[in-house]
Amino acid sequence: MKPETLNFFDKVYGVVKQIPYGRVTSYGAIAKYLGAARSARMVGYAMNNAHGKDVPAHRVVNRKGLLTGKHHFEGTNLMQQLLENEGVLVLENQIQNFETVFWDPSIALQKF
DNA sequence: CTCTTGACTGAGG
DNA sequence: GCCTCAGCCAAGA
Repeated sequence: MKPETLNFFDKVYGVVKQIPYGRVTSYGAIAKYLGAARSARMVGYAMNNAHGKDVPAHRVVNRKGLLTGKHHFEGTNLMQQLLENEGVLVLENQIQNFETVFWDPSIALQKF
């Protein structure tokens, strides 16, 4: 597997797919892990194209733990439903105990 | 080619 | 902590 051959989007998907159950991460954390810390927006942009794929986009939020992308899911609270189903408490689009459920790919995948 | 948009982030007040 | 501004960069018109 040569990451260089993968598109930026594909790289994002690869990381997001590895987010453990009941955990979440931020766009910036993913971007930084991919060596594109300045391209956090591209991560979100990639998520926009992640529909129809095995990508748990609901586990990716912004640095504040806010569900900024919930409007891209079906309905108005699907993203929150999915997270709460995994044991992640969400209130007013804001993930509670964010620091506790936060999952940093640059740490968990440091050997990847 | 240029311009706009955006599921973002960090710095400054 | 909040709000605002600027930088970021890929994709589409």
